[in-house]
Amino acid sequence: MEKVREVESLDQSALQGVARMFDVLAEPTRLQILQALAGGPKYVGELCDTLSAKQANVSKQLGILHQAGLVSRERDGLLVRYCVSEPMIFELCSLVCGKLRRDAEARIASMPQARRPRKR
Amino acid sequence: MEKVREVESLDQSALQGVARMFDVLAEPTRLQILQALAGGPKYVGELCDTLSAKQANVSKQLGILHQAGLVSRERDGLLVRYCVSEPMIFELCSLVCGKLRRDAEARIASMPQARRPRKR
DNA sequence: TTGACATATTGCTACGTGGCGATATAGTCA
DNA sequence: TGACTATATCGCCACGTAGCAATATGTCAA
Repeated sequence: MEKVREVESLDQSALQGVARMFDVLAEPTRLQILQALAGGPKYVGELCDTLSAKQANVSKQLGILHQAGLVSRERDGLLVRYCVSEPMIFELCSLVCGKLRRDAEARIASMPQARRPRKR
Repeated sequence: MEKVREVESLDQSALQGVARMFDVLAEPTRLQILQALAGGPKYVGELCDTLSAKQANVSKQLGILHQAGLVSRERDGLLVRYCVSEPMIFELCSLVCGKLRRDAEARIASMPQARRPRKR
């Protein structure tokens, strides 16, 4: 009930803010970056290596994550270290993963009578 | 720890699935629809009225939400009734709203010394 | 059947943005 | 100062999609 009320009461601009936040999380590259940062802070160059992505693009996506307040940056000489500043994102991903897992299991369970993979 | 591990272990295609789910939630119109459905099932026409949106667009967005497994549809004669089939989305929105609220409060708290709105 | 209605789909345009190469900026060292 | 390095930004192209008007589909009544 509580949450439902909250959702009901969101005005137009709040909705846009929420949509924007989801939009930031709706890019595989940005999710990859967050995933890489889940283990701890990393420099831009390390991220480029880990993701095998171009520096320009990694930097751009980091900028978007930073502007959204999801990561924080810290200069260290020539290098710039980024880290996740909003652990909430892991809860978000966890909820979504749970749903996708349930969907996948349901899809398997409704398969004809082909041999099904063992659970776990 | 638990969640971090989960995030770390997502492979490429799982990441795309997660990104797709966030993408579905990254549209103000679709969030409006979910918001309207939070109070209970509604017919397409009711949603058009509530959102003051064109029928074609509401129908399209409902199709996207349905394909993502977030809403379920049920025919009732000429009408089609939709309802939220994945309550998890309210948790997602709640988490995001919490973050946005904290950000907004932090922004206010760091304002020069202009008069600040009372808390609550 | 036919007509009337609610919803879904199609074809289209306009806009936002991910990724790229090239370049600018900032920091370090000599 | 100038050379060198790591990161950020710019201009661009290609692609996806929200919203629209028009049309198709499905359902009921007569």
